[in-house]
Amino acid sequence: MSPLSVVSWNVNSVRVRLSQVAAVLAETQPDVVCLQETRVADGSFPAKAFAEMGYAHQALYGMKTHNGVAVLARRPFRAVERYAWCGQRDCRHIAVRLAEGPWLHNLYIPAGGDVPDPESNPRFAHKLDFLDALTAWFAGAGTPREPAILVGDLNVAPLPTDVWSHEKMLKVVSHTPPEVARLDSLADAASWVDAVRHVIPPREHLYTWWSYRTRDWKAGNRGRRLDHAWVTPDLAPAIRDAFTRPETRDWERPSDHIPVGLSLDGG
DNA sequence: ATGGTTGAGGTTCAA
Repeated sequence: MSPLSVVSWNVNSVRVRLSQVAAVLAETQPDVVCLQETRVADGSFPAKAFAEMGYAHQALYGMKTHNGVAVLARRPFRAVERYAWCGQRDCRHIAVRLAEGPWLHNLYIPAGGDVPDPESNPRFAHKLDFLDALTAWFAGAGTPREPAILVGDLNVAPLPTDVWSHEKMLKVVSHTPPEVARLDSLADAASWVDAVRHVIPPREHLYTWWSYRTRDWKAGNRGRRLDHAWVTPDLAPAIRDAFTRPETRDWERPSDHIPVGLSLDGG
C-alpha cells in the first residue's frame, strides 16, 4: 500500500464552508478528504471547485437540506458504495476503495436529538438502531474487507477525556452509557483501532466539536470528541500521525466541528 | 436558567 493521508471534517454546509475547506486542504495536503453534513444535492455539489484544488475523483452521497457525505481524492477509486441503514436513504454512509489502497468508510451517525430516551425520543432510538445496524454489518459482511479506514462524525464521545466533564455529561446525548456501549460494540465488530487515540494518549482531553450556543467557545472549553478516525488492526503499525485543527473553530462563520487528520505510512 | 446559535429553506426544524 502507498502512503495515505486523510482529512475528515463535518463542515455543516459545504457551500458555506468552501473557502475554509480549501484553506485546510492547502495547509494539510491530504490525499483524500471526507466531508460530512454537506447539506447539498449531488447536482449542486461544488465539484468543479474541488477538482481545481486537485481532488478530481469524487464520490458523492448528498441530499437537499440535511446530512450528506462526500469523499474527494487525488487518485481514482476502484469501487464506491452507498449505504441506507434502517431503511432510510438519508445520505450518512459512503465507502470507497482507493486504487492501491484500503477501503475507506465515511460516516455521519445521527445526532440523536436532545432527550436520551428511545421510548420518548425517536431520534435517539434511530441513533441506537443505526449503530446496531452498522455493528451487525461490520461483524458480518464488512469484516473481510481489510484493510480499511473509518472516519467521520460518529456523534459519540466515548472516553471520559472526550468530554469536558464526564460526570456532567453522563445524561447528555453523545456521552450516555447506551451510546458509548454501542460505539464500543461497533469498534469491536471489526477490531477497529482508534487511530487518533493511538497518537494522542487517552489521558489527554481532546475535543472536535464545540456548540454554537456559546458566546466564547474557548472560555469554558466545553467541547466533545465526536469526530473520529479508526483503522483495521493490520493498518495500526502504519499510523504515522493524527491531528486536529482547532484554529478553524476561531475562523469567521466556522463549522461547529473541526477537521481530524490521519496519515499512514506505505508498506 | 430549559436559554443560547447556525444553516437551509421557507415563515420552522435539526443540529
